[in-house]
Order: sequence, then C-alpha cells, then structure tokens
Amino acid sequence: MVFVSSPDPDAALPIPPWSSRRRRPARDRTPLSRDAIVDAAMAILDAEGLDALTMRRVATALGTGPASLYAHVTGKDELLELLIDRVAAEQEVPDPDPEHWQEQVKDGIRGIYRSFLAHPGLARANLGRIPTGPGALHTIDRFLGILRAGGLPDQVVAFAADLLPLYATAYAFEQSIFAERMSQEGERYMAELDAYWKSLPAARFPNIAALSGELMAEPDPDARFEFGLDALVTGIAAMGRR
Amino acid sequence: MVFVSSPDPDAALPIPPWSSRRRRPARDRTPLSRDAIVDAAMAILDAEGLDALTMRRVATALGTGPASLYAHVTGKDELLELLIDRVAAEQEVPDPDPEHWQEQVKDGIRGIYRSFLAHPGLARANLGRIPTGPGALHTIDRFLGILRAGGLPDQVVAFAADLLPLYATAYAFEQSIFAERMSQEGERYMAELDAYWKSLPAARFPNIAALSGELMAEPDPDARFEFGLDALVTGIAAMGRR
DNA sequence: ACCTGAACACCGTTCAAGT
DNA sequence: ACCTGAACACCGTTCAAGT
Repeated sequence: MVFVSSPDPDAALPIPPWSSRRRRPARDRTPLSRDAIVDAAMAILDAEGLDALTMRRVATALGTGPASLYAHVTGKDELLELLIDRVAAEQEVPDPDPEHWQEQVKDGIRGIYRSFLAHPGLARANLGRIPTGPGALHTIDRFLGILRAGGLPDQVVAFAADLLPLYATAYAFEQSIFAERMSQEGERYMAELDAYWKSLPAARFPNIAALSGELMAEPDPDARFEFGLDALVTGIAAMGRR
Repeated sequence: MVFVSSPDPDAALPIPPWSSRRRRPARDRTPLSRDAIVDAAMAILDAEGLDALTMRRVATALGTGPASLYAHVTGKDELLELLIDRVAAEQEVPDPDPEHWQEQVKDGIRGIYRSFLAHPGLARANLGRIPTGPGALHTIDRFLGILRAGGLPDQVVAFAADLLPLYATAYAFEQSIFAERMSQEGERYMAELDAYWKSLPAARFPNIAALSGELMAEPDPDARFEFGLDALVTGIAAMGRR
C-alpha cells in the first residue's frame, strides 16, 4: 500500500478561490436532454407532488440552473405535457372484444385512474389539456376501437371518448387532493370533517342530516369511483340504444 | 356663480413632497371588509380570469397593499372559498317534484355549469374543494331533496350528489380553458387543431381517422355537455333500480 | 383593532455572454 | 449548439411598527 505518492505534475490543480475562471459545476456526468429532464421531473412529481415540481427544482436535481432547461424544453407547460404523454403511453388497451365492450371500457378507465393515483398531481396537470402527444394519441385510438366494437353510433363514441377520461381525471384529482390533506394532517382532518357534518343544524339542512352517514368522508373512495364509472357506462350504453 | 372664492383657513393643506408625514392613501372611502374584498376579487376574476386574481391585484384595486387583506381573510385559499360560496348561494333549486326528478336534477346541474361559465376560472378553483360554506351547504341540501324525491336508495343519492357537481365543475373547467385559448388566439387555434387531427397518419391511428369528423373540436360544447348529463342521469336512475 | 412598509422566500422566463 | 449567471417581473405571506 502506498501512503505517500509523488505528486503527478499533470494533475489538475484545485481552482483557487481568487481565480476568475468559471467553475464547471460537476453535473454527475449525465448530459442534459429532454429525456433526462422528464426523468428528473417525474421523480420530483412522484416524491413531492405537483407544487414541488418547479423548473428550478428540476434544474437543481440535474445540477444546473433553470435557464439551461430551456434549450431542451420550451417551458413548464411543455414539460408537463411530456410527463402526461409518457404516462399515457404506458396505458395498455386490449384488442376489442365486442361481447365484453363495457367491461373493457371500464378496465381502460380504471387504468387511467390508477395511473393518476400512482403519479399524484398529474391529474391536475392533465385537466383542461387536449391530448396531442404520440403516446396519448395511440392510447386514445385503441380506446376508440373498444367503444366502436360496442356498436355505438359514431357521435356517441366520440362523446364517450371525451367524457370517460374526463371522469377519471377529475375523480383522480379530487382523490389526490384528499390524499394529500390526509398525509399532511393525518386522521385529524377526516375526524374534523365528520364532526363538522354531524354538527350542522338538522332543521336548516334536513337532507344533509338525514344522509349524514352516507355522505360521510370517504368510506371507500374506490367504491365511489366504481359507482360513477358504472353509472356512466350504463348511461352511455343507453344513449347508444336511443 | 362664484369663480373666485376666498380660501378656507381650515381646509387641509396638500402634503408637501418633502414632508415625512405618512401619506394616507386615498382609498375611495369604502373601508376594508370581507365583503369589499370579495367584491373586488369577483370583479377581477370576471374581467381577467383566475390567473389575474392575486392578493396583490385585489389590494391594489382597493387602494392598499397586500398585507392589509390578511386582517380580514386568512389567505388566498379562504378568499377563493368565499367566492365559491357566494356563487353557490345564488343557485336556485326548486322544491322537489317526484314526478319530474330527473329533469329537476338536470336543471340543477345546468345551473352550476352556467354559473361557472359566467365566472370563468371559478371551476378550476372549485375542483378538489369540499364544500363547507353556508351558501354551498344550503344548495346541496336542496339538491339532495330532489334526488331523494326520485326514490333512489340513500347511498345512490349520496354518490350522485358528489358525482353530478363534479361533472359540471370538470366540464366547465375544460370549457373555460378552451374559451380562454379561443379568445387569445382566435379562430386560428381551432383551425390549427382541426388541421392537426386531420393530418394524423390514418394507418397508425385508424379509429381517430375514421371518427375525425365527430371528434373535431367543439361543434357545440353545450350538446356535448348535455350528452354527458343525459348519460349520467340515465345511469344513476338505473343504479337506483338495481 | 386595523392597517402598513418592508422584507422573506420563492416563482417562470429572458438574454447577453461564454465555451 | 449548448449552457450559464444574472436579472426581470412577478408571487403569497409574515412581521414589526405605526395609528
């Protein structure tokens, strides 16, 4: 073992603090790229939610400043679009089976819902966005295939293809808000909300009072989701018959 | 008529610029209050949308600094809650008529939808919020009355009371995003979107290509809203029979 | 009690300059 | 072409201080 080695004359000297030479920040060797930016952003989103996902945080995670991101991405909006498209592309939609189109439709919407739960905050980012990315378009095309196999009129298919993902997105958004509050404030939040509902004057709000048990905060959020999904698909099927 | 009046010796002198006396900002005599703040905020929201609604803008509109608002409102979140509750309170819900509960339910949801269109941006602020204000609770109670008159099981009533306003909110939100883009970018935006859909390779996206006419951007947003509402109410009625 | 100026700790984005 | 430091024009909220 060598405890003392003679100094290598070619070894780079440390930069003295009075040097005016620009210090190259040691970005752990991965060069900046769209994919690297999306990776970093997804990691922040999953770990800390949409509010923590700022251009500055992403830049810091990649070892640079926020301005550097703009060489690869036009702005935050495009970054969110890329995140959404990546998740949309992961969606698996089976080949149409005309006999079981309703169950296939439900499975597809359940898949979207679960994706949003897995990436909290993405539902909020997705609301109000018209899908244009290749991943989303592919998934939509496959989903349209299932609806068409159900023998529904084209206009019903088109409306349903908007309506069902809107439901999954909106519901997942609500759910993620609720989950966030729960994780921050714990059981106390749900208890306080329940107590509030029960404390409402029954004379002034007779129907709320009568249904307080059923209205109570989240007995099972997935049961509620299934209720809405069931109602929607049943209703859409009826529209097709009309 | 008097063109020249002798100066009033008691009249306040203008404050000279070199004075160190604090200049009282001339807030046009309406004192700060919760209501005044909500009024100012609503005016900004209606005129310029949710993004323009900042604590600083509200303060400026009232002739003060942002810090002054915090004496009357705990923060921006509470201000949004107050805006939502005011609009919710304006909702008119009729006494239940068991024979026509489905049409009454639809009218109620149409009312929410129209309110959100009238106050663009409020739909976004409403998403993910659990109503607790007196105005919202009153409207919810009335709405529950209509659903109960339909003879639905209590659990279906409770689920439906969540699901239907969620639909109105999410749809209005989408619609307001679209309207905003249209007002900014005009016809060009819709034309570009249509052109994009039509330019997609039919071999790769066969179903989108086949339905391009029906999927086209907003032939009539209200028809689409009515389709979803119809499907939902039909589905909910079916759930009640199950 | 109500209001304020000033500050704190952030944002997204731009731009001239460096390599 | 890619990256950067520094700045611009904002945010919501806090807090000591004034009246």
